[in-house]
Amino acid sequence: MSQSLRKPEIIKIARREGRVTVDGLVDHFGVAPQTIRRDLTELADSGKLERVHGGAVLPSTTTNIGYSERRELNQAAKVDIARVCAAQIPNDCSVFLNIGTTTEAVAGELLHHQGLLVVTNNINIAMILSQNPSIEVVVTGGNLRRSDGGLIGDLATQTIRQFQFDYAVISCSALRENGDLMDFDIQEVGVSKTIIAHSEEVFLVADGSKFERKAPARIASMAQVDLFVTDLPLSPACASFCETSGTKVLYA
Amino acid sequence: MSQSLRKPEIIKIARREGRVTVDGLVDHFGVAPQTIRRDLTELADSGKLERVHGGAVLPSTTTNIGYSERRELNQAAKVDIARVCAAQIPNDCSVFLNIGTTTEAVAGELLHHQGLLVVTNNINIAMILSQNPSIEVVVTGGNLRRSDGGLIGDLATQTIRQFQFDYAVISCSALRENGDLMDFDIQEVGVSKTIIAHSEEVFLVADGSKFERKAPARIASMAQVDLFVTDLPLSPACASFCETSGTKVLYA
DNA sequence: CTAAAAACGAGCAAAAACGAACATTTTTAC
DNA sequence: GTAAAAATGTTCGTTTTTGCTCGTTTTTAG
Repeated sequence: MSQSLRKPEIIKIARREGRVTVDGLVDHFGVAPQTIRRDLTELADSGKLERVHGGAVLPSTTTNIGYSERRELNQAAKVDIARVCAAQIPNDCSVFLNIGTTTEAVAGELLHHQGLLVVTNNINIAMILSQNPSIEVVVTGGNLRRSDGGLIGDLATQTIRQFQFDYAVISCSALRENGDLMDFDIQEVGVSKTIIAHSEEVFLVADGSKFERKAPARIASMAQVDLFVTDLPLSPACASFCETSGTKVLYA
Repeated sequence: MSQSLRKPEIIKIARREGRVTVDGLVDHFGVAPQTIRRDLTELADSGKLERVHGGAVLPSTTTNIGYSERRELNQAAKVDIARVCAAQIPNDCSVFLNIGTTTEAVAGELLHHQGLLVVTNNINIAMILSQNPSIEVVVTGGNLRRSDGGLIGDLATQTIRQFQFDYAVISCSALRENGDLMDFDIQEVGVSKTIIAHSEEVFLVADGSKFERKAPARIASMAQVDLFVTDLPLSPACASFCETSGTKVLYA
């Protein structure tokens, strides 16, 4: 059997069994192990399978690999920030939580709150909060961004416009010295702007590393933020900007 | 973490049984306890499982016990139905998938399609489909129903009204002999009605057990369904109703 | 509470699997 | 038919995985 006939069958077997072994395929096709290895390597390169020692498996959980790695990044700091932020939010109020790993950490800390109405455009946050039956969870519509489970686009802003929140917890991709909140995705910027416009109190959560990063799209100015929770001390320039604009700063 | 052929299967067993033991896995795979321990330790490190003395359990965050049990119910039939249904949907079109375990199975089968725009009010479906980068996933807004990850209420219908779908795949809680589709939740009924009104072709997926159940709210009549995919033969009364109303019936 | 039993993790050597390079066979083009 | 190209098989040094020993920690029984 030639290669062109082997590969589809390998995939078929993998789909049925969930996995394939080099030995098993050697028996099945009657060819040398090296040949099977070549097949598997090529199938893995083209994304059809995932290579493992001894064989290959279906690429199942690989979806948000980049994301889950990023989530690990600075996780301790994020949880500390989240705890401080959650402590500023009372029971029995309405809260918006937007996209971001730090915001997700806030969701985790909010699990012990009671009587919240939480609206979110982050599918992971919806999953997290569904554990607490005393929290009503509303999900905005939107296009699903696979990289991080965010819902963005016009549908998201449409939904948000129908609410007025007591609190909004937002994050951003980068922070500039002059107090501008920046983001990578222009579609997300529209969502964030709408959130700010429809919230009484705006909380920004961002760890210190955000000051070292650059992003192209401007969401808002720190002046529109009521509370900024972070982990590392602000630069003098940024601290004085917050002072002037009346933005309260808390350190985790 | 280094991959292994065993790990996906360990997770599968853990999902099914709720827990795994070192001894049980040693028997299952025919390897040394030390090897299983290594696997479990690594799975625990990456958050897939939670290590306990003597084995491992599912992490507390991924419980949803009642739901996942119900999902197992009649699973084989659901997958068969899903496969037949998915085969009727071409590539490069727009599809709506609504709440339901059978509908979720359809989502799994649609993973191999290309160029779809899928809109759903089921958060689990959004998660499933995010694995295929060639499918654009749009989530409707709505109140999150924790029991099954469904998004319901006015926000959901609002979103749906903005689309016109090539195909809609819907399910229901119960089916009556006279061809009425019934549901438990009145809020979901509104969503389902809107879906039907905004779709060119309506596919109903429901296993035979739905005929034995009762539900209070009427969604629609079988006459509004273009294709009904099920597993068991219909009663003569129902079959003749489908005949008269022009509803095509396929058996898995 | 104490002691025995079971389970655990670290380190190490053996075994299995791996990939690269090259020889050989099969297919394809002319 | 031949020659080039592609696929396959073989060899061998390297990497990864696995099983074993042993001292430590956790659970269980009394």
